[in-house]
Amino acid sequence: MQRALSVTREAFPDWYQAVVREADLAEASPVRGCMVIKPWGYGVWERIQQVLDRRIKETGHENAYFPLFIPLSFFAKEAEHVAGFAKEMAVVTHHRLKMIDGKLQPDPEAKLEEPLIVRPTSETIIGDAFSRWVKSHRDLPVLINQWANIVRWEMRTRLFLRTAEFLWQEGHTAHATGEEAREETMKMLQVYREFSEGTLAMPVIAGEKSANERFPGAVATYSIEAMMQDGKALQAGTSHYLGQHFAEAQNIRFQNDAGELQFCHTTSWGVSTRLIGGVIMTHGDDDGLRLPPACAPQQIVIVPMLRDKPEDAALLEYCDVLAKALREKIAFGEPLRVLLDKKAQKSAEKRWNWVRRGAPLIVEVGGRDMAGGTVTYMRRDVLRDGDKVKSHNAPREQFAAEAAGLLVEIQNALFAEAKARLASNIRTDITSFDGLVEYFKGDEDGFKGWVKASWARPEGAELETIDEKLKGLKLTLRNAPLDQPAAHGPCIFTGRPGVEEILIARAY
RNA sequence: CGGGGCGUAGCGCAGUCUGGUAGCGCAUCUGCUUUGGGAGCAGAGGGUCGGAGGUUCGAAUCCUCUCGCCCCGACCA
Repeated sequence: MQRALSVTREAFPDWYQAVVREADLAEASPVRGCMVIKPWGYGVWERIQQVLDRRIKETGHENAYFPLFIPLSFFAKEAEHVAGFAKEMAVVTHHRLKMIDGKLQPDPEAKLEEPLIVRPTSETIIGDAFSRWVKSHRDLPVLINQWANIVRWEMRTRLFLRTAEFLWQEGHTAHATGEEAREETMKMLQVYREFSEGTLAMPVIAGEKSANERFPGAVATYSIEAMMQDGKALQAGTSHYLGQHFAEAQNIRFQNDAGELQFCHTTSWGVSTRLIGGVIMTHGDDDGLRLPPACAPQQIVIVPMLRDKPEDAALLEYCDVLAKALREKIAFGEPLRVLLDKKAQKSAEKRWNWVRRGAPLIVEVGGRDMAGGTVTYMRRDVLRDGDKVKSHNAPREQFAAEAAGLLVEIQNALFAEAKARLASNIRTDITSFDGLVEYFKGDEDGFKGWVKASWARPEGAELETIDEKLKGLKLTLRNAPLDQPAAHGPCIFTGRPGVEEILIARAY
C-alpha cells in the first residue's frame, strides 16, 4: 500500500523526523541544536500562542518583556538555581569584532566587564524587576507573563522536543502569602491541563514532581505529562511554587498592613515549542501529521482539481464561494480557517502534501462536483478505510453548514483516541521493584506503558538510590498525580506504608 | 563528553571493501498524450560526493584531522 510517508511508526525516532520534515514543520539550522521553524510549524505555534495567551490574560496576567541578556552575577544569588543551569549556559563576553591577522574575531579590547548570560529562564532578571516594583502589600500580587526565546546549551537535541534555543511563555508572579502563591501555581497547572486537552487534544496527567525532578530553586514543581505513541512520557508543561527562595535572593519585599517587611512568595510556569513535538507524537500516523482542528493553522484546505483549461476559472469561482461561506462559520469560538490552495501544482501532489501536513479537512473539488453542486472531502483523522483513502461526497451548501460540526467531531475523535491510549496503558497492578523489572526488561524498542504505584515519598540519599535503580531500566519518576485514592498500599520501592501514588515511565 | 551508525541532487538510496573522472527511484522543468484522482511517453536541469589537509598520474573510494546528524549512555523543568 502506498503511504504518504516512507517510514512507519515502528521505527519511531525515524518516523518522528520524517513527519517534522515531510509536514513542513521545521528543519535543522547551521547552528548546532537550533532549528528553523517553517511557516506551517510556526502556524501551530501561533495557534498555541493565541489560545493560551487569551487564557493567561483571562486569569489576570499581563504580558511584558524582559532582556535576553542576564548579568552573570544575577545567577550567583540563588545557589540551587545556578547549580541547575550552570552547565548549559551560553555566555556573551565581548561586544565587538575585529579583523586580526585576516581573521574576524572578538576584539580582546572589547571584553565585557561582566559576562552576560543568554537567558535559560528569567526568574532572576524578572525577580530583579519585581524587587523594584513591589514595596507594599497593595502592589501585590504581581502577575506577569512573557513570550520569549531562551537558550539552554543541551548535549543532545531533537527538533521541537529539546533544542538549544526554543520559544516559550514564562509566567512569573509574586504574592503576599504562600497560600496564595500555591493557589496560583495550581491554577496555571490547570490552565495548562485544559489547554493541552482542549486545544491540542493531548490528554495529560497533572501532578507533583518528585524532589529530584524539581526546578532548581523551587519548593515544589508540578507538571502535566502526556503519553506518546511509543509509550514514553513527555513533560508538556510545568508550574513551580518557588516559596521565598528567589524573593530572599533578590530582595523582593513588601510592607504588610502591620508595617512589617516581608519576603514575597513567587511562582513561575511555562510551556514551550516542545508542545508541537507532543502533538506530532500524540496524533501523527503513518501518513504524516494529524492536527487537531483547534491548533491547525488551516482547518480546511480546498484543493480544486485544476486542469489548465478555460473552465478552471468557473471551478475556482465555485471553490471561492465555498471558502467564503466556510469562513463565516464558527468553531472553537473563532471563524473557520480555510485555505483555497490555488498553487500551480498537480492536484494529487497538493492533496498528499496536505495529508502529510495534517490539515483536518481536505476538500477536493472537480468539474463533476461543480456540475452536481457537491464537494468531495476527506477527514484527516480517519483518512483510510483499510488501505484505501476514504472520501465523502456532500452538497456544497450542506458541507458548508456541517463543516464546523465536523471539525469539532475531529477534535473530539483525536482526543478520545489519545485518551483511550493513555487510560489503557497505565498499569496499576505492579507493586514491587521486581515487577517493574519484569515489565520493562528486554525488547527495548517495544511499546511500554506507564506504571502507577504507591510509594513512601522517600527523599535525599534514599531517593537517589531509587533513581539510580530506575535509571538501570531507563525509567524515571514522572509525577504524583493530583487525583489520589483515599488509601495507599505499601511503597513499591521501600515496602513502607505508601503516602501517595506516583507515575513511573520512560520519558523524553 | 564516551560507545555505535551515518553524511553522495529537494527526499530516499546504490557506488566505497578492490582508486579510473558519479548513478537509480521519487520530486523539479519542457513537450505531446491523458483527465474523478499520488497519470503515460519522450527529453532536460540539478551534485566542488559534509569540510580541510595528505598519499597518488588520478580520490566519493585510501590516510589524518575536523564539522554535523541519528541511536545508546552521561546530561537535561
